Amino acid sequence: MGNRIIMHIDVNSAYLSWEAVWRLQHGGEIDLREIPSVIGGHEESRHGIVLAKSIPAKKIGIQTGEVLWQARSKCPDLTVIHPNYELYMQCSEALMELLRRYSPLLERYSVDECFLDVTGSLGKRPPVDLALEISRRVREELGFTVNIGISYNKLLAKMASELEKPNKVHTIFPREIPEKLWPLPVKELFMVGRRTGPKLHRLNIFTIGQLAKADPRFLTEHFKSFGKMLWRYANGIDDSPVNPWGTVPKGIGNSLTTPYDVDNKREAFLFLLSLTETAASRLRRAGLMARVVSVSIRRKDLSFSSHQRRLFSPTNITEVLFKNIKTLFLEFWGKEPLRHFGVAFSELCNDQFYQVSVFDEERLSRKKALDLSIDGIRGRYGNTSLVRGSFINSGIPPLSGGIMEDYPAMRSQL
DNA sequence: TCTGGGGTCCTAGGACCC
DNA sequence: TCTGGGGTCCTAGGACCC
Repeated sequence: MGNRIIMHIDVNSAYLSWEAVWRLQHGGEIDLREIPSVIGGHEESRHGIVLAKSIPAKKIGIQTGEVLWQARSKCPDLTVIHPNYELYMQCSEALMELLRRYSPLLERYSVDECFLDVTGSLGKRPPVDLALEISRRVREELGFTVNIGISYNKLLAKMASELEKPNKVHTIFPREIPEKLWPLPVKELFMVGRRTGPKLHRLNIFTIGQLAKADPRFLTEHFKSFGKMLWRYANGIDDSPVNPWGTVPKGIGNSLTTPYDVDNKREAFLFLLSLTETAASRLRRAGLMARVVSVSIRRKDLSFSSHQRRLFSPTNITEVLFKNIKTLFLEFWGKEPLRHFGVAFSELCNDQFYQVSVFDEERLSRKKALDLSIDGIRGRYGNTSLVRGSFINSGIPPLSGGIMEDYPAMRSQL
């Protein structure tokens, strides 16, 4: 029995690098990576946040998730590029394809991150050697740089890939934990986010090392099972395997920030319908049905609420799902202005094995057939080829959300 | 004039049953 | 004719990830 060798590969400033490479390849003179620049959404439709930033922009203090006008106030001549998700999907695909040549044990963690178990493909080569070769090939063949972290498990590999950016290869093997992992601020640890960091500080825990040496019972008292997990991560303990097969999604949803505040039922229903249409067709494409339907809203004041219900029987029929969405929405909306809508379907089950009750089988099968042919027409002739009458002249898109296409589920746990 | 959009997992508290 | 108690199911909310 030996240790496995796991790599975590992470594209540096992914959206921004991909955009930079594309522009250089299409006759652009400027490398976005070398100037203060960001990828940011459209401000006129209230999508104006920083999605990715160049290193010069980072040095000025611009942060991912920040609103664009704030970013501009830090840097008046900031270059802002709108996202091109189709391009990013293609770049991501190309990267994964290249990496799979080194090992079939590749787990896609997000659009720009993956884990690679190279235990079987290493031979006598030192892992760092192989990582440097992978890194060089990505740079030469695809034009962007990656960070690679190496260790015996996913958690340490991921922590190693964050040590120094960009275009670096680092290891955190168990013997290196005290030297490389423990001095880091505790907020750098995977799963320590903006709420947990300050909570740990109040308990006098400021570094990952202090967390590692804390009494796990003390952490359990304060954080329940989450505390135990934090303690394990701080000690570099993680035995989750690299999973190349992907997982069945637990829920499918779409959400949207509206270009303007919505305060009437008619428009609210149209936005909810357009979200339901996309989410429901993703459900059907995945061969799934949902037993739980949920609606969420964000108000003008940014407060957030959600409302959900278990259905009598699972379904993926747009009409049935939407009827429930409407009911749920009216049950908890108090007519206040809204800036964001979400629909989500969960407790999914396979549609092959589910038999509807004899009672409404015929009525439902007609609706099912209708959905199927609508999906077919939209698939062949484009999403705009078939539009519900209620959307015409409404100014509201008949389908919304699902911009990144269906994607292997991203998990917070490794 | 505020902060996108896609997920996962955990927990508290109420309803309900025995 | 009252306030015991355990288990399960359900929902809302909150934490985290990218």
